[in-house]
Amino acid sequence: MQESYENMNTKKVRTRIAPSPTGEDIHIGNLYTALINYVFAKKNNGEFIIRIEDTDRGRFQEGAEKRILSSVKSFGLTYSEGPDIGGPFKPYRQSERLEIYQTFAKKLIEKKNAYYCFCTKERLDELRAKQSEMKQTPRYDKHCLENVQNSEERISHGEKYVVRLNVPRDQVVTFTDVIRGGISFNTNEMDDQVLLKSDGFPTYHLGVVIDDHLMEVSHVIRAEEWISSTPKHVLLYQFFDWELPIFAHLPILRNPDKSKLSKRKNPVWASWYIEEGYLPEAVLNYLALMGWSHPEQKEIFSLDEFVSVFELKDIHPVGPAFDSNKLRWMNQQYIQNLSDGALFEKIVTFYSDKKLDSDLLKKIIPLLKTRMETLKDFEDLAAFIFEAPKVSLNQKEKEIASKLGELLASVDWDEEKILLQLKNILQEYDIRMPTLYKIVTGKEKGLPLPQSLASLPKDEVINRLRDALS
RNA sequence: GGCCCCAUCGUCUAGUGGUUAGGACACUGGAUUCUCAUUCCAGUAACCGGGAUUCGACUUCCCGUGGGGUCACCA
Repeated sequence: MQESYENMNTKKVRTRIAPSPTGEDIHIGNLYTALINYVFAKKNNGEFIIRIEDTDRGRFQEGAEKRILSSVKSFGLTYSEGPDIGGPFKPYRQSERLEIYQTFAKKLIEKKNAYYCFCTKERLDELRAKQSEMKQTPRYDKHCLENVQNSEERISHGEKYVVRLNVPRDQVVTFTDVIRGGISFNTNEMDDQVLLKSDGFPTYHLGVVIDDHLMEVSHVIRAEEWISSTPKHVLLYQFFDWELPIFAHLPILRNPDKSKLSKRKNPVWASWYIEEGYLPEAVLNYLALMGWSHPEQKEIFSLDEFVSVFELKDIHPVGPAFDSNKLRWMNQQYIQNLSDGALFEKIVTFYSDKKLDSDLLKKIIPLLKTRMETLKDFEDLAAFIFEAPKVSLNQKEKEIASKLGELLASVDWDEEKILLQLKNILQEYDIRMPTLYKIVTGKEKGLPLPQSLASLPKDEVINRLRDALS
């Protein structure tokens, strides 16, 4: 949309994701943001970095950072700077940068672009309640800006305070979003946002602006939910007299009911998809198709190909619904396109806690390939190969099993011969395949029977049929 | 509710003034077939409404309507 704007910038492209360690893992929506940031950086020979925004001690989750970083890595989105690997602008963890924010906050105060506020929670609540009652948007009333003269003194006496942004009145703040074009807000709509909390930690707004500037982030690519706070950030850039980064606000992934993707209505943790047997490449490919389409309308393409054809401005502003159906299809396509060896490896890794007979597994890989939507489908499909299934048979079925055992016992052990005997049984007892299937495997459908049986030792099959009779 | 963003099949989307509105998932039917799959073929299905501009609007503009986001010492 704003190509000239995009190209005007000749600085090195640097993108970032700035997750907060407040959940179990990285949210799938953030993984989407990460993907776009990664791809855009790669496309422009730039750097993709990770900064951890752990400024909320209340919601802080021990171990979350580690899981986030490991998830990003397991999806193949490699970053060149981050809290675990360092980099030229370290530290990459905001809790380790507190002095920086405090220093800059002080500068803001000196220039009267920010001010100390000593208001209690009670007064704030009261103010908000009053404003809501009068159908006004709750906003801080600049009470401390206008009435407090002795801030330094009060602070030196140990009084708790916050630092607030001094939003000027009657101004229009405008910025350009690569995906949406020009967006403007009237400052009268904006609140004197808290910049520095009473615990000395910055809020998101202060931290993100300072760090993006200091870390030379060229493109701020984040989710749409940030649009309404961007004018505050723009104001901060102006107050600091810093050059604005280029903004791009990505659509928010939605639940099927169109609300913001939430864990109540959809699995949201990236690692859940791995645990359920989705391939990272498939998930990324699916995510790539959210709000964007391949110029040749391709559905299946690699991360590298995505990088080569991606344009940020081609992203659509519409919030797409997450379609787990299509994701399953996508995953199935990826599994089917795997080489036998690769699928073997994936299954072995996925079931590393189980000991699978490698030779047996290798034999049935081709049978599995077209039948698996996720790696987890393996259990349902192949359980009977590795372990004798529990089958309970009625009289007629026992008769059939007995006959089948008899026929198979006298046959050369290959799938053609086995198939022949199976067909004999079908005809003789006038039953259909699912019935026979159930007698042998305990289920009515699954891997092709002749090939499956042929993959097992003959004795094993005969024994199983005999055991089923008892 | 204020402000901001958005609007093509159920879903993901192609489309940039003139198209039989295309593809993918899902769904339905058929072919192949030793169950189930895979594969192949076919089908159902969409431009939110109203104005304006224009010879002509899915496409441009405005107004509605609808959806989403945001209004914290959370990010």
